[in-house]
Amino acid sequence: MPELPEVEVTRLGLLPHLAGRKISRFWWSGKPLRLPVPAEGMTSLFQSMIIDVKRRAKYILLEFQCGRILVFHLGMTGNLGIFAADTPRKKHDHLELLLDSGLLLRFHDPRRFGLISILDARKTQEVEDFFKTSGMEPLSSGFTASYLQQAAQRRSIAIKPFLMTSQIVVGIGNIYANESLFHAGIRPDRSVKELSDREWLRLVKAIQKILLHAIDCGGSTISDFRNASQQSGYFQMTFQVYGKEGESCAKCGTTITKLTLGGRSSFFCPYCQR
DNA sequence: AGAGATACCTGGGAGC
DNA sequence: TGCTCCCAGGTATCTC
Repeated sequence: MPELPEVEVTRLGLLPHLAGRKISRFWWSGKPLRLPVPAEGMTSLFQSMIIDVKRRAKYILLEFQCGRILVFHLGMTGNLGIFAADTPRKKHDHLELLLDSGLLLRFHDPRRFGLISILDARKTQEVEDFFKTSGMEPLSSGFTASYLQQAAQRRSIAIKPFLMTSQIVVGIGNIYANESLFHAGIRPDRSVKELSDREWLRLVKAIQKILLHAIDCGGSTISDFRNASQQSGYFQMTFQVYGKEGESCAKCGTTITKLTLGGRSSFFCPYCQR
């Protein structure tokens, strides 16, 4: 389930294989993803060099010298990986790009919640529109307690679905929202109205610490996440609450409780989180 | 305008 | 064994 750390781990794995490369051929499964796959636009990328691989929110951006940007979103089950040219295709492979290094970049996504799009950096409005619903990067300097407090003004939403609102802050999905709230000692169902200055500060620090640690761990592999080299992450070994309903809290021994917020499973320790 | 529900999609596990 | 049901969740879009 790729959240910011998994997307960043994928980006870091792709960068050395893609920077300076060109695409010479592509293949598409013919199946639509969340948006139509721009199959015709793909040939327009041939002959242009990939100059950088960036990330914005949970999107991976392949920037080409010609100004075009090939955008990938992994959805829930998406994977972008580098493979030898003779690696057989698997079920649910949807896009394959042959690089001039002889390697393949493959997009694999069983649930097809992912997205592939082509933007043109020279059309700034187009790029702006694409990201207009993407809020603050949680690892940027603008992500502060006061930013969150400002965004929470006149809202009555619970803190956990608030953290998962991508117009406010990007990259935090269900796993990292649960884990961050545990580390900050805040119950997921607390209203944003009641959080103190100190709690907002703790939360920002917890989110940043957890995201960075998860990137160091190569992300979390719950069922299917693999990095660009198809290796699992291991941050899931350090989960304190996510998926641990009925188990004892590692800190205090209290039974971890589950409740549903905004239609999503939420896990917390009733003693450590107030 | 904010908040909650719904739709999209498939695989895996539970229950019968 | 094999069927049905439910759940997982990122994001856009809806309804209240």
